[in-house]
Amino acid sequence: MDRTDISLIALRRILRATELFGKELAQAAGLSPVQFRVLQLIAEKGISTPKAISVQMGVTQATVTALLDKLEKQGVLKRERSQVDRRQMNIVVTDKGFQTLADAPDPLQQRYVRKFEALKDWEKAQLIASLEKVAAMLDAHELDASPLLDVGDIKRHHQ
Amino acid sequence: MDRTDISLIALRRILRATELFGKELAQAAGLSPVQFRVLQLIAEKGISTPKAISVQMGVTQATVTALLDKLEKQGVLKRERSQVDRRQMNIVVTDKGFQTLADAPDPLQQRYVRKFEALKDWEKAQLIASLEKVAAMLDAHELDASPLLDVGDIKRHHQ
DNA sequence: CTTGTTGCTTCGACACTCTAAATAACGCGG
DNA sequence: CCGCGTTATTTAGAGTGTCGAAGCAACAAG
Repeated sequence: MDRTDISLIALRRILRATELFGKELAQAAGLSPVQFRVLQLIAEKGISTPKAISVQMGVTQATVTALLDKLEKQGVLKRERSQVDRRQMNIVVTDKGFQTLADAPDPLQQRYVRKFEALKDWEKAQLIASLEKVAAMLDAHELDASPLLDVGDIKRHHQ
Repeated sequence: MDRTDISLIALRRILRATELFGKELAQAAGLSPVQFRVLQLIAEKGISTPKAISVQMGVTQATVTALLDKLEKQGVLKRERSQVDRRQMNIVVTDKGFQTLADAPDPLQQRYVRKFEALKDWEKAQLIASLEKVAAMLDAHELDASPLLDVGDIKRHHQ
């Protein structure tokens, strides 16, 4: 087996782990995996719009509308008509929404963060260089991704 | 922004790119993303069972049954009762199934493979080391993942 | 104002997912 | 061999996610 295959296997392990843990995490928060990701997205940005969410997630606006309906019904976010462009809706996370995120521990990310921070400086540097190289190899569009804040950060930022 | 965040952003870019491309790829094959992944999984293993698939994908067996029903109806795989344990069904990909996979180019993986193979030897080694380190940091279960075969490999293996 | 565009929602149709229950086969102790 | 607990799969019914097409409101350019 050549090294290309080996690297692909490692990549797949990463994808698989994140996907499986994502399901558990959402269950813990009492949301579906997709709903949870929407909530996370908005919390990270602080504020967002249906259009922006649909682009980031690669789904249609109709889908986003349906998801927002459910999340709003659960009281974790609310819609506010934009004042600068009244076609737009500003989506903001409610206190309950932030609480939901804060109460949902992310064992995967915590594991990762803990282990990452335990690395030596040169190991961290090398890992970052490699990850960014892979990201550049995969991601043709050079999209801007916000950091994955941990729930502590989200809460602090909100307060 | 500290280096932990930076590494998480890179990781997210990787996840995002693979997810979005996965949708395109499935569309090109005339299947839903989930159906395509099931077909890929079975093709890689050569043969599988509903139980094994459900574990690998992290869904219930009932879900797998529904997916297999649709894929079988489309003629890309077929079920055969196992002779050694007649409770089990062996799932095998048909010629049409292999053709479907072969006809669906994976631009993301091709991109990655091309770029990976263009790297210098020491860069490849470093990338593999980093990816495996990250995989180990995320993946608590040390699962065995098969290589992502490219469609050429699948065809060759099948013939 | 008229026209074209953009942001969002509504509607109807599928696809994915789960839980609970049913069926069938295995394997073990007696 | 019999019965019983376990395992593999399927069925049935309900909720969620997804899309395309159509509709509405607001912007923007002339």
